Amino acid sequence: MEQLLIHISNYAPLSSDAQNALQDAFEKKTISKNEYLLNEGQVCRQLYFLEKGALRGYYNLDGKEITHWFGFEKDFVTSFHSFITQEPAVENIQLLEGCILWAISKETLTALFNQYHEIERLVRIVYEKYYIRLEERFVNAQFKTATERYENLLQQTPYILERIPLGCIASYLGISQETLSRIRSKL
Amino acid sequence: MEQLLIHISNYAPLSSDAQNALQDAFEKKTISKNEYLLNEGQVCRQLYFLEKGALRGYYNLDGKEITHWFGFEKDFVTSFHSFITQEPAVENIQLLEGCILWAISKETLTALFNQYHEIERLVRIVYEKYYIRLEERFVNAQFKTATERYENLLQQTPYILERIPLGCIASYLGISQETLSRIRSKL
DNA sequence: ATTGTATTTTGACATTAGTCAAAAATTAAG
DNA sequence: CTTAATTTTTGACTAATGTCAAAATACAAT
Repeated sequence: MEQLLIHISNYAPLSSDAQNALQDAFEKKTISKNEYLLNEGQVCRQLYFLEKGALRGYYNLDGKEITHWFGFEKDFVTSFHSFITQEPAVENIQLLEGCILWAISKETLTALFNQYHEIERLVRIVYEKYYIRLEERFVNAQFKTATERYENLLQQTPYILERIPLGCIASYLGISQETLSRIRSKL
Repeated sequence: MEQLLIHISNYAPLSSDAQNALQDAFEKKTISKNEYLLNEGQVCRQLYFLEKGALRGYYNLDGKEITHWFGFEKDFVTSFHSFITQEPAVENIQLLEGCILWAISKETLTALFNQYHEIERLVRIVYEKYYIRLEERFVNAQFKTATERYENLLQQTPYILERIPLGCIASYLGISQETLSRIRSKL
């Protein structure tokens, strides 16, 4: 929990009142590898802070699993589309390692927004940051070659290569596993 | 301005106090075709609501202009990365048609956040919506073929084809103009 | 109408990345 | 250790898309 509060303070300062409210609102969950936080078709009712571990979001397309994002230490994770709209998710969230997570429900979060302007501000700022991140991934996906995307990964998030099976990384980069393997052998 | 207030009310209801504050904060701008709202290297200090017209965001890569987004009626537009971080923009924002815009500066917006929780809430909700939109574009970019992306465009935003030159649309879809031309001739 | 300009399409070819199948390497389990 | 299961790499071939140059078309201005 300390991890979470420290991390949050990088986004925006919070009064100790608001900190206490958050502390009461988040619930600790320890979940083991390969378990699911969410299955497609379910409504995602929780937002998670990932204290320790790794997980992925993926969806099924023609029998293949398309991994489109990973979560690691200090990430807020959820199926954003489903969490925001409260419609059924098209994606699955699966743990790739055993994880320590802190969960908060949408209702609880909404209640906190009403009570604490500063918590809603915090989330507004988190969205800003996450928007920028996604924008960067989008530009990479659309306008860079497979090799450039891999080199980016190497530079910016090399730990992904050490913790995640290649198959997942390939689809994360939007290429086939074979192509990824060939790119690696050439660098 | 009425347009803006009506549009905003689709996101979240606002007190008339907050509405008046917004009304005072936004400044009307009428700008003609081919003019720029922002040039790369500048810090983007304004957020705009686009009441009428069309524009694009693009950046330069190896001498080519890469259009990565369009703005149309009722869009909030800015260089999000630059506006949020107040670092120099890597992109340009250019009008593709004469536009009627409403502008608000980052400072004014921040001041409104402090005064009106409900305005910060509104913006939080706008970010949620824009995040989901971008996520969808990202998945399209990374995991769909050129033809699928074009068909998507046809279905979801056919007006783009009528208002924007093909060259811009091609890079928006992440393909060459020739490929786009060939896709069109086959459908 | 006529010319000049910009946009769009077409053709020929090169490059990138995908697919399927098999081999090699790595990891896990007994 | 040894075997089995899983993951990664390699090879041969195919499909998709890009590039460059030229032709066709549309658009604007006189």
